Amino acid sequence: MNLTSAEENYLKGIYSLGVGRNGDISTNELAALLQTKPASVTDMLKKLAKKGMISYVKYQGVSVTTAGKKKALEITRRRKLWEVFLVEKLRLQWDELTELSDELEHVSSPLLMQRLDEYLGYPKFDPFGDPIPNELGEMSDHPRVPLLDLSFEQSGKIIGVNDNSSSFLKYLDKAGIFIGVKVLVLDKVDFDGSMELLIDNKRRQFISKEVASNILVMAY
Amino acid sequence: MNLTSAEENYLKGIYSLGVGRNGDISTNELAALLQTKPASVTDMLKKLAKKGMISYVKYQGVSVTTAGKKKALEITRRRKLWEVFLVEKLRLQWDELTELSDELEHVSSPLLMQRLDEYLGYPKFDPFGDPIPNELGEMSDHPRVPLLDLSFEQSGKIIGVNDNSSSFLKYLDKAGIFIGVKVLVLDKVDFDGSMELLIDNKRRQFISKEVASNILVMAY
DNA sequence: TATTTAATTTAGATATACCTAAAAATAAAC
DNA sequence: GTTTATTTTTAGGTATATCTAAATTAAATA
Ligand SMILES: [Mn+2]
Ligand SMILES: [Mn+2]
Ligand SMILES: [Mn+2]
Ligand SMILES: [Mn+2]
Repeated sequence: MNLTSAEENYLKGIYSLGVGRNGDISTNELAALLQTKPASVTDMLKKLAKKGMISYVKYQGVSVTTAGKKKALEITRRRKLWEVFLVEKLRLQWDELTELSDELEHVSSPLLMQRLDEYLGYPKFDPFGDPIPNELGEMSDHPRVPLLDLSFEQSGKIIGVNDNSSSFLKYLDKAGIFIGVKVLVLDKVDFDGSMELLIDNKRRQFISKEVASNILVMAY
Repeated sequence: MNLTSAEENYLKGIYSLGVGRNGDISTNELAALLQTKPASVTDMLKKLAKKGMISYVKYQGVSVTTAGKKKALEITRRRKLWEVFLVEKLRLQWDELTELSDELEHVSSPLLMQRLDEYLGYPKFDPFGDPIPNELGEMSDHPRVPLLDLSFEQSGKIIGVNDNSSSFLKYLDKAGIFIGVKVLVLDKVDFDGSMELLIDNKRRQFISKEVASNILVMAY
């Protein structure tokens, strides 16, 4: 079953709101996520249900079907492969990705994606540290802890973020905090939870508790 | 002025039909090129005229304005840069490009295009040997002759094609005739205009007059 | 439980991008 | 220069994807 770009965006939203949750997704939740009106959501839910992508009972909320989950992972895979390309090859910054990958994720060509995957060296994680589904929708995962959880003199490698907001990503770019960078905890302030870091074995950087809780690291 | 993908496709069509021609483009011509109906073309011409992209007087045909030409070259630049990427980096074949570049040409981001251009090494020609407009719409050009015009024992480098049809491009792929390949004329048959070539200094290949007239080379 | 509030759906518009069929204008043929 | 044929436009319709306002259903509260 083939989907339009709009349908793909809704499906992706329904899937992502649903991961790690028991109940169904509400119309208002989706409207908020997709920056649209509840009435538009209702219209689209009917279409996606008719196409077998979601289970939808009116007034009762919505969840993806097996077919819908497969499709959502396919779209996610396309998006993330493009994101790796944009960062690794074209050197775009974190906060410049969203707008572009929102478009590129809909360019649907198995051959293109297979070649891009190969060209990128079969990456397992996107530039935000999230796993990239393979052709079958399977994902690797590795232990990620908030930077805040690192203790004094412990070090780790930055592998992702919890917050994809433009303001946060801009801050990180400016602070020189990127994927793959090594950090060592020079100081932890009990009073406010802030930290001082040694970045890349050379530069010192203070960060607040809030920032530290939104950066994910792989501890050494 | 921002254009939708559909508007961009029409504008590109109007521009490309117009290059190297005195008169205007007709509604039916455009409909044939874009595989759509004349009534749809008329609708779109009104929209593009209102946006200042074309000069359109009803029943009198259509041509691009200065703004329209600029825009058409911008779209063409995006398309061709993607085509270079698909061939040079992802190793796609000629006949696999059209469908993808038809979509990718509409992803409009100056930053993305600037970075892609840089990443590709500022290419001046697309995989078909046609010049790529720069940010200002200017194009290089180099002398291209049909392979048919090469004489006995003359050699040249393949730099493009005159025919972008899927059947022709598939034939070339199969025959191992690619951009950048060196050819030497081993024989020219007077009777039917066919040729025998030495490809890449190693392989012999017969081609018909029709094929030879649709391959463009830079003669040494 | 009855009433009020909030969430959701329906009804009915608008805009884009197509289409078919009919009308109008232009071009070609006689 | 009429008549005929072709081209082009208009009229009106469909499908997608939005919206606002009103109606309906479900949830919360008194
Ligand atoms: Mn999207
Ligand atoms: Mn296109
Ligand atoms: Mn409706
Ligand atoms: Mn109309």
